[in-house]
Amino acid sequence: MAVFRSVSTQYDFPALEQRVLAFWKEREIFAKSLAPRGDADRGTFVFYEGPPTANGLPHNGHVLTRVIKDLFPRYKTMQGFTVPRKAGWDTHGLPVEVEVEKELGIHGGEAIAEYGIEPFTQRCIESVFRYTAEWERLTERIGFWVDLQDAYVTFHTRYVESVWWALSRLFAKGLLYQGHKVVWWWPQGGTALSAGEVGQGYKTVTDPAVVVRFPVDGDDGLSLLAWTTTPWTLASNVALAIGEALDYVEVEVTEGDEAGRYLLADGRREAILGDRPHHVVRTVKGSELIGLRYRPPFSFAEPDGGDPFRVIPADFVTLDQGTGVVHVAPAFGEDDYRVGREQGVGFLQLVSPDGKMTEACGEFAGRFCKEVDRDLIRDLKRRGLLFSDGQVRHEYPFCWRADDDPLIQYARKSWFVRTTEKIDGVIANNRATKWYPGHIQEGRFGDFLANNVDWALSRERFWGTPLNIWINDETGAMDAPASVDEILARNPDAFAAFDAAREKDPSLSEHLRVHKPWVDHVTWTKAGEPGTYRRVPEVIDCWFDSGCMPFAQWGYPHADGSRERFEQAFPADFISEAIDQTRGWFYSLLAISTLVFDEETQRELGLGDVREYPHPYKHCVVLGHVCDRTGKKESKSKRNYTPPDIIIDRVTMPMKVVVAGDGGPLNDLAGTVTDEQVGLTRDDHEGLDFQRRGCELTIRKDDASVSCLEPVGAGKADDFAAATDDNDYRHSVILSPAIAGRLGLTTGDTVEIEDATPAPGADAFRWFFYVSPPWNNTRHSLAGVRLAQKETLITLYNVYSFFTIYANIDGFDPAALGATGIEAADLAKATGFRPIAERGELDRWLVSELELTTAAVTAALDDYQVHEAARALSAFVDGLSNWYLRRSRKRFWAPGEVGDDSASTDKLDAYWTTWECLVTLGRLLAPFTPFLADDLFGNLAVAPLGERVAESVHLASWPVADESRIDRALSSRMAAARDVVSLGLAARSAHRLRVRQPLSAVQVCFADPTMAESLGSLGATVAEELNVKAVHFPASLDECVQYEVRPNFKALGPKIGKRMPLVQKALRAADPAALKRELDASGAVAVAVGDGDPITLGPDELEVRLAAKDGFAAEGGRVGVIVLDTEVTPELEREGWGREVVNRIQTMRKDLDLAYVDRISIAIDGPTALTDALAEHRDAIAGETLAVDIAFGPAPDGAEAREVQIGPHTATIAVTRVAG
RNA sequence: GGGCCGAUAGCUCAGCUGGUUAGAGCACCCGCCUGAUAAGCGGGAGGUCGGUGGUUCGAGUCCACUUCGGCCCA
Repeated sequence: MAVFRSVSTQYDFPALEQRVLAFWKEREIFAKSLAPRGDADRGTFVFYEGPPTANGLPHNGHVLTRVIKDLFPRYKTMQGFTVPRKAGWDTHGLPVEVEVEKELGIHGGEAIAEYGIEPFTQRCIESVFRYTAEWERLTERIGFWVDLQDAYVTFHTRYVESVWWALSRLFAKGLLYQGHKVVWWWPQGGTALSAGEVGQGYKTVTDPAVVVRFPVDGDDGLSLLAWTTTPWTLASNVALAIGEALDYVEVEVTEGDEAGRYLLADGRREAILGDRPHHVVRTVKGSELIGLRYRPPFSFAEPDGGDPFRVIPADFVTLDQGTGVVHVAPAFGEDDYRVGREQGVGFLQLVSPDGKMTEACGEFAGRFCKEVDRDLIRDLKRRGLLFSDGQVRHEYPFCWRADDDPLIQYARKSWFVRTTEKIDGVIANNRATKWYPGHIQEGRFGDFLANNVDWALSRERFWGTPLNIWINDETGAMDAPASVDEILARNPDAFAAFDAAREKDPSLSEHLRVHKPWVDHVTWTKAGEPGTYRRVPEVIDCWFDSGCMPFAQWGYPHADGSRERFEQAFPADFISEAIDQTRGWFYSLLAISTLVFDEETQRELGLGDVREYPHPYKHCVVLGHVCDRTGKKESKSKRNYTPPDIIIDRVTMPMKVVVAGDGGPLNDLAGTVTDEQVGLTRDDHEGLDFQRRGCELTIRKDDASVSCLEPVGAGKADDFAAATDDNDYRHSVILSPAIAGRLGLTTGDTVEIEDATPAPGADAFRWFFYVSPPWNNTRHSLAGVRLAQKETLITLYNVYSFFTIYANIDGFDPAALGATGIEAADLAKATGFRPIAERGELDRWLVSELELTTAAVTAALDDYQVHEAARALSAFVDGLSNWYLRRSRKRFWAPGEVGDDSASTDKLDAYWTTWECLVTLGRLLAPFTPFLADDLFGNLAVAPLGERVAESVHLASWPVADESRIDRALSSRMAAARDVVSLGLAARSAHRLRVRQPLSAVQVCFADPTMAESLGSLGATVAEELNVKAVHFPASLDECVQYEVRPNFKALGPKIGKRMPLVQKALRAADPAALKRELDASGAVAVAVGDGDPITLGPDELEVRLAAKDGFAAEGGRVGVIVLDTEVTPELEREGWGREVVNRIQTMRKDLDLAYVDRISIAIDGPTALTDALAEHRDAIAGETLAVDIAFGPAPDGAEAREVQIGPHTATIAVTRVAG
């Protein structure tokens, strides 16, 4: 019975991953990993899950986020931390409402009110979890361990109450206030639109563009000129803005209707005055105009507050258009509002929310604002206030749903959080936070904080956390209860309306108690106070919801046990999201935490220890975007979107069918295909790699399918699309009539094609994201994932497979040999497990590399440098496979079996070393590739050792680097040996000396002379790799090596600075061979520098370089120079023939499909010069090829014979399998 | 218009606090090795490190300006 399950080299990673998923589920591994770890317990590592909106399907960017989020908790868990991972869902907000509006075919506040807020809200609740199943499937499939069962949900009562509590705290601190916010407003729908929606609705239209006179007070005949494309806002004008630094002129227009004196920017004079005859009266700086008073064009009403109708400075005035004097109507422009507030010019809003001019507007009252433009202009003209009348074509936003409805900028009453008052604290908090990459801190985020404006908190929407402010309808007093209980204390019947609704419809979600419209029925009175408290109508920005999650996820402070849980999980050690969250979640978390949890409050709340900055997160990894292979952001509308399933489960794609030769218009483009082929449009098919060599495809239609089809190129994708006027034909599949017939397909059908090669799988997808810095934008494609997989994961898998094959053959069983676990102490007493120091150099090297890798990976992960950790692992796997195992293969084939004690010490060393390294590597890889790691660990450690080890690698401990097993000198020696081998192979290549041809010797001359001695037994390795009989280290190779002695700039730079060029010059002038001799002999050289004192340079301050002189089979590199002895003696030549013959026989074995334990019998027929030579090496040949017998003579009957060329000789080799 | 990031070989990307021969993988070509490897090894070709100017003994790396992309915001 084999110890290890054999590992097939027919890779199917998705299948492996499904097995592991089933194992995790069955054994509840995730739940077990959350349990504190007894002795090894190192406390809690706090992770916050940023709640995704399950309002759309997850894409590749979410995969990146999830795999980064998963990595660190797994790592910390293995290190002995407890890492609770509570999932969460962001459920409120505009996207949800928009989705529901789309379903209902309605849009805007009024339409929603008409439909009914009650059913609308219920629809929102239903909509929120529409894609949850897909999200959960991806989350699980990609291996992101997070507690989905106990997720926090932002619309749940408990969560809402926590948010209320935070708002109530802010209210108590005076940090909530009501002001105005200018939004893009859709008057017909009675709704504000988000930036994204506005961006969708721009159209090019013609609008009036008028220049209006604003007569200056106290200077008859002088007017300021201002330009506007929205005449209807003139009625609400309160100020004129100028640029302080700009030049203005007073001009006199001498003729025509416009005769008079005007003030405008000098730079706009020509554009505005045109050819009107005029002269400049005077020139003034803008700053001199400040304070100038004027008469507004309309006086329907007095502005509220402030000191209106005067010239004020503003930073947004430019000379790009207009007059350089800007009409300011704070009610209808964001800049206007801001500058109006700053300058205290008052506020006037003569348009009501439905877009109609207000009652105050005389003859214009009740008409839609944009429709009164012409009449207003006529009125101005009549009153002599119109300077010029024109039109402009420009882009103007319209409602994206009702595209005849223009949007207007409109100031709405809005609630704000006074973040600016506490911004210093927020900035200090940010500075204490550790950001990855570092530039976010003072860059994108720091800049954002430095330009902070108060947080516009309220939304005039329906599906959100209701703002918990109740206002007394008589006194105006405000009250902000922090929970349902606090409301009930004010009025026990407060929720009567909801309770009644629920009685009528028991399916009504209990959580709607704290939502619109029911919460709007909640009122109370207070004893001794007139009036009734009624809630304000608004809901809040859903970013405030998610920013409350550090405490709201536990229902803090109301829920039972929430204080303890919050106490334990505040602040977070680690969070991670994509860069677009800078102004989103990263900000809302930081701002809310800073404002709510100031020191005084923390003390008041009785938090055990006061949490200093940073809170609520210490380390924040900011992820880049996942783009397509051309660097464009993936989006469905651009058709450059690859669903994650293509990577993790099945490489499949829907395509349009074109039947070859059906006489249709596409035939010329399609060409012809055989019944074994499919044609594909020449396109890269969203990064799918159907073009690669040996690719086989399957066509599927319902239950029928045709497999083993070879893809061939057809016409260009664009041509297909153009010929059919159908973009779907970009991805066309051309089928032969026979295949199309078999599947019942005709041109124009859509069919699934699938790659016969299994998809890369979740581990590969994860690994792909780990190997490059996650904060860079990543270009993602199937080919890219396959490449990353091949480089490391497949290499490792092959090592793993090799090991299990031979370990099973030899009966290597760690448990039977006495291992009691996987740590060094558990292995020390096992049979054949020798101390590392006693093993051969190759084993010591591998173990040393393993320890170095362990240290490197640990250090990199501690610093959140995922890619560095992944690269260290990649390098180790490469060394393990391509050096250690390649060099060790023969040790595994050596005679003797572990089970019957006949194995050699060396063979056992190879097994123990490989086994231990693989098991440790499995642990190191566990956070990265949790599936493969667990499969490997389960097979290599758990299968033999059973309960003596953790049942899953994710419950095992993280390896700790053992410094005593690190041998840095050996590492550098091995590196030097590998360099020497490279040079030797380069020399062979350059001189056409094939490696099969043995040579007598190689001379090696190191740049560092001490290396020659320390290379030690590695000389044998070099000899074997280079196929030479001897390696010599001559003290000097002057005849074929030239030296260069140069300064070690890094060491010398700080010491001599500006004198560097002098030293360089002096060294160049000297004889390098002499310098080297002096350096070797005395350990230092003195160089004369100009007229100053000579400078003495030690070996560390100089660098000796060697180069090969021409005319030798020599190669040089940093390590030194090697020279091959190229003479091929007759003996060497004959030995070479032997190796040639082995090569031919092995090829024949392969061609004959012989099993690799099959014995053979060989007959070689050729000239005696050859056969005599081969006879000398008969044993070597037989050993290598598993031949029981080598005969020289003609091939026996029935043998597979082949004519071959061996050196100058032609021979016939016959191979026969020997039965038994 | 403001802010941030990026630009390095045909492609995808490394390059730590400045150190003088700028690296890797893929693809390509040549050669080799091979009974773990949809492999491996060696070599070759391919780079004025987006441009200009500056700081420095020394710049892919620091500074300024600039061009082109990307993202965020207005």
